[in-house]
Amino acid sequence: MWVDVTFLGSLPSEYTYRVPLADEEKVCVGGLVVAPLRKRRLTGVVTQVLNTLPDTLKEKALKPVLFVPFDTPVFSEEVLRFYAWCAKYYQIPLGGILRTALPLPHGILKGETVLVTPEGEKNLGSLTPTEGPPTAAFRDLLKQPLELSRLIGQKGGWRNLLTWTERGWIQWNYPGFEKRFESRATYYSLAPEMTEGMRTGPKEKKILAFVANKGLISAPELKNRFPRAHGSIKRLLGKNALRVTYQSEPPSLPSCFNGEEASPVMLSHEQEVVLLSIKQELAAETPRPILLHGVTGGGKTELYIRAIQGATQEGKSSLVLVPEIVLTPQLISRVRKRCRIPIVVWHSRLTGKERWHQWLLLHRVAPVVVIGARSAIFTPVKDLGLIIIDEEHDPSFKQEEGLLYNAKDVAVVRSRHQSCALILGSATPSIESYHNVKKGRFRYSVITRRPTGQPLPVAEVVDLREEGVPRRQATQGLMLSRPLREALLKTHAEGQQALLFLNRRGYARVVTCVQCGQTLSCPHCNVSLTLHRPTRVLRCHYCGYSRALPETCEVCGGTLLQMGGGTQRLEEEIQGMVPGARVARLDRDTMQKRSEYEALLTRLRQRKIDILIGTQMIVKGHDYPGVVLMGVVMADHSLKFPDFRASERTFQLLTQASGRCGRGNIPGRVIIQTFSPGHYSIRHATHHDFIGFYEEEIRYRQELGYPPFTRLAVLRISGPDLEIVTRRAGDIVSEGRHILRRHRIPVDILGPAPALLSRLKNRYRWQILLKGKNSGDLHRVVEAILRRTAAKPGRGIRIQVEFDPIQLV
DNA sequence: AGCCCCACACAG
DNA sequence: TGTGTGGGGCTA
Repeated sequence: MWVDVTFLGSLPSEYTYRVPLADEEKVCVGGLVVAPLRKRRLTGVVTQVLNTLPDTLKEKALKPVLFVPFDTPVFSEEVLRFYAWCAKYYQIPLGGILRTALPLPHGILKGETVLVTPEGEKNLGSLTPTEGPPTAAFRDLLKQPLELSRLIGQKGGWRNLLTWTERGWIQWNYPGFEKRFESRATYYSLAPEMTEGMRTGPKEKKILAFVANKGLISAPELKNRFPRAHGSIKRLLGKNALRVTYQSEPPSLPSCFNGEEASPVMLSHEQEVVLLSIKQELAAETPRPILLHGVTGGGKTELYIRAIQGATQEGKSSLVLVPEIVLTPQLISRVRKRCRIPIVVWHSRLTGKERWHQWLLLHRVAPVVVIGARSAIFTPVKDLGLIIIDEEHDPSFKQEEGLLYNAKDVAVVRSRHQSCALILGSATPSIESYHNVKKGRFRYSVITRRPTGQPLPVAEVVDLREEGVPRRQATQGLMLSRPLREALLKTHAEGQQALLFLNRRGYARVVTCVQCGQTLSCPHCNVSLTLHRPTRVLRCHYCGYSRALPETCEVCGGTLLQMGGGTQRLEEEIQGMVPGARVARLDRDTMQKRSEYEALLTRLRQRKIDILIGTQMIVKGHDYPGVVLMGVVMADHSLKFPDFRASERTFQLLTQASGRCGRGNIPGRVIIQTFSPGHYSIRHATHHDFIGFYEEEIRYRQELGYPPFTRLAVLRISGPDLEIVTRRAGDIVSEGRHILRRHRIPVDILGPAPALLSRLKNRYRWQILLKGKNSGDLHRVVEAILRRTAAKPGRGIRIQVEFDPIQLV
């Protein structure tokens, strides 16, 4: 018997191993194995069990499986098929997905031992020198678990060990697995050997009396009663007065329903209608994805909860994705109040131990609701009834490094694979999703009014070309126009809270010399350095390089001008302008930890903050009931981004921003500062007019041949030598064009061109854009190109492919 | 001639 | 991702 194994990690392919007779009963598709690769031992997942060996493989070339931790699968075949689909589509290693889905604790293979079986005792003992172990070290194997590395290092040692494994003479042991999967608790009791006459100290006597009284006591409990008795307990164990027993525990459910079922909210008529369609899809054999287009404050979360309850009633699990990790706690607490179902939390900021705990819960308990960020889309949930993508338009569902996938698109695929309902919720749906509605692929549900009846604020647009902040002044001094300044002062005077949104962190984005025009830039990347205050440190936001701000220009000695104000500068300006106001800042620089974010929101709710400045983090998801003024300091930042999605992004940010205020009793006021007040994304955003925006945007997309009318893929070629990179990129393009001609594939190849970030971390970057009518064509071309060219990349060259890119950087 | 280091191929 | 290999360059 043989197995195909995919190792957890980024190895590119599957490997075939022979299964020793003794393990044949245990191996199964989706199960774990430990197998050798070169001289390493790695954990992998069985993707196939083979009863005949394919001709391409020679029996002699195969190594044996070393260890099979469990005889049950950790991944169902259904889930494995879904992973395999994703790996193929995105051209990413399956092992990478498996590792995200099964976060085995670091060092699971530690404590490895090799034992000699009785069979081995016989045979290894009687070996003649020619066929047997060549050195004395091998004979030690007969007696004890031994230092493997030494043995493996010896000539022929590794080969022998593998042979003996197959013959069943030795046995590999990895105690890590059992310990980790069996969550065991330590208990103490009196040992039968304990006698009255045993000599014990006073403290030890007390402990013994306590244990005797309890009969059986758990380790934490005993520790709780005798906090500093670690030494005494150890001594009692040594004297055989106490005995340790282990009992397997049911998994603890730390994030369960907490009992205080909040009174269910009355649904508005619109919500009732939406709920009905959700229920229809939950019951459907092959459900259709629902695009839930609901205004900010329209009560989407309430519908999510009803949907989760619906799935739970059917005994099915749910999977909820939010765009930011910081948004998980508030959703968890709402679900916890309303749903009698264990909650599994899943995102990249969990510690190894936490993630492992969540995985165990997932593995043992059903149904559950998984709440997490984008990587949660790969959690191996069985019996999945429902997936919810909250704020589906949000670009952070797209992973931009490592495994390049889009969790939203993956969700659509997963819902098809597992025939479950899918809700994509947003106040500002993505162009692609709404287009899918128009094409009949998605079902459309809409909430146009807030259940509270609170009207959406109409945004006021301040034209910065007229309103007193000339560009030069904006770079040197004021970032706020007169109307926004006045509104801010008025709000503060009335004791109300205000929010200011500025999508740029740091103090100044660019530092330029007035005299020679030199910009201070990163020595490793082709980007300008951002100035941070009060440390006066210049930092590269891409590679982390930092240096001190020089007094004058290092080239000509001229004066340095700090341009492109960020959140830090804005904070400074406001402190000078609204004396006495309590100002706080929310961006990646101030929010290093989860707890800091929570603390800040609490302070805001308690009205200990008057003015909150933030990057796009403040635009996402959260309700700020006390906020009556939202100022968008610079709407043009996202608009000027050289990307075909710039308008869409701007519309989303502005609409989301203006939805953030006026949820309390006082109607909100929204002020948007911009140099391009006539732009359609700004015009439509002021009225929350998604459909209007869509109609205009979709025309541009069609004219220019962008998604959703085409599919895109990017090939990125990078390397330390500009000339080689350039030449290679050129070669790939001609190779690609050749393939297109020969196979008559209707795909356009654009480029090569230097990437937007033409140098990053000392690597030059060029890119090639491929546009096709459908993803099948794109895949054919990309696979053909990679097959031919990736085989001979050249000095230090890396070729990366990204499907459905969001940002072309 | 010998040795070391780096880059690259590839593992079953 | 780590390990073995092979070639190039440098030293003895």
